[in-house]
Amino acid sequence: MPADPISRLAAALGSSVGAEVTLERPGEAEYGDYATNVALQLAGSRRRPPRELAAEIADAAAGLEAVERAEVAGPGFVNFFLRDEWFAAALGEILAAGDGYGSGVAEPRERVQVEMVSANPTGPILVSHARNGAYGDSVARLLELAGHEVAREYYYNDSGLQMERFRASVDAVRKGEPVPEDGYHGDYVRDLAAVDGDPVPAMLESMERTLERFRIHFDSWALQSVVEERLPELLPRLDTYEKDGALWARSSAYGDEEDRVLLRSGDRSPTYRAADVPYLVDKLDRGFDRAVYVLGADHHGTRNWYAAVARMLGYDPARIEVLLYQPVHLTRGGEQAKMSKRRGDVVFLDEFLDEIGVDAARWYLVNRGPDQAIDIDVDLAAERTQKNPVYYVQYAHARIAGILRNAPDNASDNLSLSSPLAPEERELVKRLAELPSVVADAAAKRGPQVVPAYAIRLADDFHRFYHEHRVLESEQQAFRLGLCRATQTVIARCLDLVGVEAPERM
RNA sequence: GCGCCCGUAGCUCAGUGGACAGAGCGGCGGACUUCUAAUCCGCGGGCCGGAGGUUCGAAUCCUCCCGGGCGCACCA
Repeated sequence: MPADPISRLAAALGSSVGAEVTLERPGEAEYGDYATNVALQLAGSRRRPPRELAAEIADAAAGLEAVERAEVAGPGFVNFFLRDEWFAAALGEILAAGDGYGSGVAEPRERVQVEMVSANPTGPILVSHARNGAYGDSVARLLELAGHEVAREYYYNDSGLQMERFRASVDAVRKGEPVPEDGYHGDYVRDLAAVDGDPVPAMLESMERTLERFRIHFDSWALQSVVEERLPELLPRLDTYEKDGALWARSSAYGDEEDRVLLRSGDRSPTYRAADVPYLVDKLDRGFDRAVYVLGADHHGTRNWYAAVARMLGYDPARIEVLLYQPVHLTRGGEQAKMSKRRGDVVFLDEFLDEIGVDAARWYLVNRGPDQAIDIDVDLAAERTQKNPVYYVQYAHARIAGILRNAPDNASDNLSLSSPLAPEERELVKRLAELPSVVADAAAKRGPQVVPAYAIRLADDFHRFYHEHRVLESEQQAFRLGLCRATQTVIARCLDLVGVEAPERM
């Protein structure tokens, strides 16, 4: 038996029709509470006029307890009008589920590793890294809600050329020498130079602080130097060849666009790509069913490399998943933003957070689908006003908290109705009932952007309800209090999925 | 040249096979003695980049073209 009221209604209709019925919410009130186009879709294969099929579905639906009436409309839609009792029962179920409402029981339940951000410790976390983290972390939260076990990992290069340059830059400052042209410049290098010891751990600590501030917590940190230790033992298991003095992986034969160099000509040192091999093996050997890589779209050229490595080593490539996202551009009143005086056009996440706040930052960075480039007007995003959807949603939560604070302790929780439901109440219940399908869809398509979009619609429905109806000391106080509690829970859930706080007061 | 992403209202974007294409911002006008007015209500704006095709039906699927972004390292 499906867990939520809508899919149960759909299932009941489906069994009476002998086909899967999908319900949608029509845009117009005259088309009922829910509608289905199943008659149109079935008309072809069953060689029947769509309206005739629709009439049969409508007849069958009329026999269901929840359905007040069903109408055939247009070319063959069936519109369902539901009884108030269905709304009360649906709300009751949502309240009974409590904080667990929307959570799933994944089949099969997977152990998933989400590797994200993974910026090398040569400088502070940037806004571009923040999109990686905001997106990856929201996907991780969605997978957890769907019932999977998720671990977040940060991978970084602690050896190699870039790190040498970084250390050399800090050393140069300490000796009072000029920083090499190909080194790292900026105030943070001076700050690191002021303290003795290896600057890399200090840099990492600072980066972790920024990420924690951004509400991203990593379960583990993987070092390339450690990972690389297993490279010699794995190289013989790969499909490789020698060319121009270098060792190449024959990855093009395994679904990659091209072959990749593993050991450089000359000193035969491993490339960054080479370290991917032991790292991938490490991930899968640690018992993860699925390894998710979150990468900027500028890395899409290596998208198929990881799966190719898996194939080469005999692992199921379906266990490897690469998620790509488009870049972030900051503007200030339409102008290309140059927020950081220290490093030209790159923007430090900490400065960005100082300016617009963590809530707005997380919201804006997951508000768009990963395939969409993001333009953020920093001045606009910094405004704590109605222009900013994140506060609109938070305000709905805080408003509810206010009502619940004022509610009597002995308020009844009996949802039975004493008078017909108002349109705003019905709309709100239907919106709440959408949550399970919204989060399931978001998790399945790795598209957390549908969550804030849904949260806005929910806040919209709530604000309208609030404006039209009094909750406390109203004729239907119990039902309306229930509606408030359920709405608050669902808003809090949505905000949590995005990494935004749900305030009790604003 | 090849590959990936994008092109929808003045701006930022939803909508990826169905009923007249939606929202926010910006503009104008209304609503607080009442649980938070960071709210609500009303008024505009679009040959869905272009051309073909598939379908009963296309913003949505296919092909080509145009425009923008990003890749095509023994850098990460």
